[in-house]
Amino acid sequence: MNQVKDKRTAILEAALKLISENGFHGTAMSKVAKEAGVSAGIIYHYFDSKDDLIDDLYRTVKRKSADTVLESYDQSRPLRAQIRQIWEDIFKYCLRHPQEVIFMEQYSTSPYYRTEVEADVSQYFTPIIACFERARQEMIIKDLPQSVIATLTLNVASSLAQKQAAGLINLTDELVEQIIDALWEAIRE
Amino acid sequence: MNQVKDKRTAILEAALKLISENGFHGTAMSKVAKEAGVSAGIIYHYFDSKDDLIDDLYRTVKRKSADTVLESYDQSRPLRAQIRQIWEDIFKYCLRHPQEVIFMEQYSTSPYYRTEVEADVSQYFTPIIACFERARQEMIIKDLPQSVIATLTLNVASSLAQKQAAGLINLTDELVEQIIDALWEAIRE
DNA sequence: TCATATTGTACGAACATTCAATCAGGATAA
DNA sequence: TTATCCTGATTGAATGTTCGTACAATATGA
Repeated sequence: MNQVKDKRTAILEAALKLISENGFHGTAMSKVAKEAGVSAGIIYHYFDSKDDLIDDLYRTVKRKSADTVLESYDQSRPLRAQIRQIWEDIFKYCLRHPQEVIFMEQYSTSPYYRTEVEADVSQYFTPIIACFERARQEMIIKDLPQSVIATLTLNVASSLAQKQAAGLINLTDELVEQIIDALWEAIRE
Repeated sequence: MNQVKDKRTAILEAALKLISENGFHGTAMSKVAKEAGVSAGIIYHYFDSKDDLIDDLYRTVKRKSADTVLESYDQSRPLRAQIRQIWEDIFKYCLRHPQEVIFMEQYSTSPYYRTEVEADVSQYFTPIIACFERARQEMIIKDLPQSVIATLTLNVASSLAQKQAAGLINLTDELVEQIIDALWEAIRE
């Protein structure tokens, strides 16, 4: 029960750490087991295969990130404020969770990526998408495809977070504000 | 002489194709050899190791992309026009070279990535960086760090190109124009 | 006592790399 | 021209290692 959940979680956390540091190729199942403090065989009790583990990890990370970002989402505020809040939360999340960001980026540019899985996880972000859709209909923002808007939010944030993690940039709160201002200028009607 | 260059090039091209399709992990040296129409051993005549081959490929791809983008770069035009031209060329390059884009993205989010290599290849883009720097000094664009500007150009373009390659979006010339307009609004002072 | 959790070893496949052997073709000498 | 030699190019099989996964054996706890 609890131990079960804990061991499974430990495996996922170990995989996240190692993959974000060493990539898929550099992360052997035996190393995941060692990092998680379990035996090699037990992983196959909880997951069908390495692929299955990685898929599960992707779904888990995506869900958690969506939950975190949606935590402070308040639909009653003006749309412009909602959008800025979402961006702020996404930036904050990405900067605080470099491992997750690096892993998601690796996953989505790797052959593990399957549109089927992506279709599932993108549902976690439905409220966010709906928010931008409303803004679009009310002509507060430009009439651009959803995926372009998404690129200007998720991809920009995660790219910058990666650069931050690599020490190529110092993203202060003030700079993040400036970037959000700039992005807003990009999409406002 | 020519045959040497050709075989080396064939190996690099085969590696690019296979890695962009199957990732680093899914690309065995023997498969690269087969795809290139050479024997397995010969790769080690031209490259020290798989890592060396991949590093070389990254440098080569980056250089070619920089050359292509800089081809139509005209320093005599107004800065605003220069920037828009650069963006247009980057988008055009990314859309026409999905394999290269996918590979570069994979590389820079993988453990192969080394700041040392990146420092080298970023020099290919010196004229572009200088252009944005001039625009910044003349207060035509906002006073944002170079890496933020770069994210809004290179990363946005390559993210969108990847989505296009995955069939998640249809980037028409018109839409690209709209996106460039939006990006300009983001960075203009 | 039974089902589930867990271990650690073992197997077979895949892989990067090595290397002895062969080849190609240009230079040299007769 | 022809024969010989030499050097770098090329081959493909062999090697040692790593890795994903399976499994028989054992522990746990209800």
